[in-house]
Amino acid sequence: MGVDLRELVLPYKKEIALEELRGIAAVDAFNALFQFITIIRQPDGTPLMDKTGRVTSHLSGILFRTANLMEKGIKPLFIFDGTPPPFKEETVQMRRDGRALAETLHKEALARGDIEEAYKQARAASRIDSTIIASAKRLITLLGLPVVDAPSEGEAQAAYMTISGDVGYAVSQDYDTLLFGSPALVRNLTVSGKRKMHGRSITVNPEKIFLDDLLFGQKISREELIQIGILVGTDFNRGCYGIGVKTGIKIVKEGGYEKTLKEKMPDFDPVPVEQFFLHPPVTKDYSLEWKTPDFEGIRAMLCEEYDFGEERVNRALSGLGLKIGQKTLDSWF
DNA sequence: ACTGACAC
DNA sequence: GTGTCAGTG
Repeated sequence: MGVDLRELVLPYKKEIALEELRGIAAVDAFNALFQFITIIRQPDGTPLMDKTGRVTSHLSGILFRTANLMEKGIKPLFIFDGTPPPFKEETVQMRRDGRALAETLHKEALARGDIEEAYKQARAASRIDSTIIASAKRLITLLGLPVVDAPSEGEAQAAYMTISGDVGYAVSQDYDTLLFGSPALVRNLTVSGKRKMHGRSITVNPEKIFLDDLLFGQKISREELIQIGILVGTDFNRGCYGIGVKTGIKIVKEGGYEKTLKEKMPDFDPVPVEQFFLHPPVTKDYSLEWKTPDFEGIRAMLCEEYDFGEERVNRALSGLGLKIGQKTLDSWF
């Protein structure tokens, strides 16, 4: 998913405590929902569900994680994707095919009792459908947080809002916001501190990346960063076979970008993708207003409709000074 | 994602 | 305090 700039960014990422991330965080909603849906699962891969079989993992993630962030003085807003550009179609189709295959493999693994494989395939089959988006937006709104509908890519909108200064930083696991020009990106904000990897548990801390650190450090322009991304491959174009960031930056610095593309991918016109990263569709039509959470609304939605335990919901919100029977709070920041 | 219980 | 496990919906 997204452009793999990990190695290029490695020397410039800074581990940072939640407490130091005070301010407005523009969260790529699709990315966050995808994380919740893939992580919050039972050992055999079954996501959390209500009595009628509707997936609730994302609601659990939004509730507990954002409550946590808000207590630390972080004001999140969620940006949802709009219409993808036509040249993303290949990526969209590949993901569809990947999920379909994983679904088959998940059923087969379950049938022969291979729990570990079932878990892996269930995760790979995760899908963010319209019911998940709708229920997520509803809960976010009840929590009093802004929902922003991007005209196209959410990551582009997050970058735009960070550039404009309306938000402090973009939040995503992917590096695409950097290609879209976001001055600051925070990763690992919507995952917990601890993660199980191959049986071992590792600590995952939030990390902040400043675009200028990367550009000055690697002595490249943003245009060149985009060129590296295009050589390596993005959601909007297949990369050149055998080229990763190390080779990519070498080619770009030596001025071999266009020549390499002509040689390796003669049928690909990079200009629309370059222009998309430089001038993506974004909107100024958003209002950033944090309201008092509607506790009764949250309780009614989660406990009555989605079978959440009242105590858990209450506990998650108690840090925000909200309790059952207490409907309003004058100011909570 | 989080929680509670228990081990060390 | 930190680690692990089972459970949540």
